[in-house]
Amino acid sequence: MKDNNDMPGHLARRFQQIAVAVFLAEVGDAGFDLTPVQYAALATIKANPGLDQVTLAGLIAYDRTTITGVIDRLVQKGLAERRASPRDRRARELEITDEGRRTLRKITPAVESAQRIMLRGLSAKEGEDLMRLLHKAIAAGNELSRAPLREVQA
Amino acid sequence: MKDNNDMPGHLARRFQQIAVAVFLAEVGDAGFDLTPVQYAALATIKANPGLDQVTLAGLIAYDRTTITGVIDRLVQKGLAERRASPRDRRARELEITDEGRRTLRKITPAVESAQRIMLRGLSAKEGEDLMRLLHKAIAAGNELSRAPLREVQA
DNA sequence: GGATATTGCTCAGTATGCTGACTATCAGTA
DNA sequence: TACTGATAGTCAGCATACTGAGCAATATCC
Repeated sequence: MKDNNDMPGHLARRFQQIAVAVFLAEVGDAGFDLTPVQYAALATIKANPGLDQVTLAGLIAYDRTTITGVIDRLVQKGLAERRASPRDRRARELEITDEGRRTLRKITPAVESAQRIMLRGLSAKEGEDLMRLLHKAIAAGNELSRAPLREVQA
Repeated sequence: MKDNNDMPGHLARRFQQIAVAVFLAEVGDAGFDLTPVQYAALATIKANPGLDQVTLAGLIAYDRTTITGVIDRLVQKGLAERRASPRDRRARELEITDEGRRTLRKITPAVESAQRIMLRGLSAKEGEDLMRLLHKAIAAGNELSRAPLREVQA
């Protein structure tokens, strides 16, 4: 029987597990309390001011039921705001706060450090290869999860 | 600012997300209700009869607090048994049941199919490269998560 | 215009994963 | 043997992720 450790699914889980641990450790050492998921959401809100929750979910491939709680926590920490959209009363527009902007700016070195650490076993070229292969596999499997990546349409 | 989609941590999350979705879809289509985590635990119990929970957790890099619930569910489904160890009254010995063995056997094609599907965007060589690079990165980061991989000592 | 379908969001429930704390037990040592 | 430390397991609490259901609002079609 094939070993678990030779299955891509198991390796995916392990790598993600390490990536999250490294992120939390680096960001925690820098004095911040932000998860990888919250960071990605906050950075995407900053880059796309006023976007609604479904669009945000699509941009970072989160499930729409997951994003609700993530935003709850960003709002509770004072990093983002959620307000009713004037154009569509079902939707909520998201904005980053000044506090959120400050946090993003100060947290960036720790985030970048975390990305380096999770690839520390690989040479620069190997790191690039890994990223490229992951990209390719993810692109081919994008529609297979409930929360696929969705580009913003023009 | 660097895009989320260029960060290894984000790619790790995406790949894992797709891997789980593919696994559940394939296994579900085959008529079984087993998660990737439960599958790995069950296969490892089968390969190491009588092992205790901490050893099991080490072999598949699960946290010891996570394994409790996973085993609960395997036991509840009748696929595994948990009994007190005669040698160490703190420990629980784990055994696969006949039903568990049958399930593992019948589920194998779906599991293997899932592994193929999650790499479907890659050539055979690219798939091997991805596995090798993940292995290498994981080995270097093994100690960075709370639940590192632990080999069984002789 | 009105029925129908779709969309944005939320909620309840389940399954990982983690932190931190706790109990029971075992191992080593003074 | 009593003390100390380590270990096996569980539990409470929190944060992703998902399924499926539901509500309110918008879009579409006849």
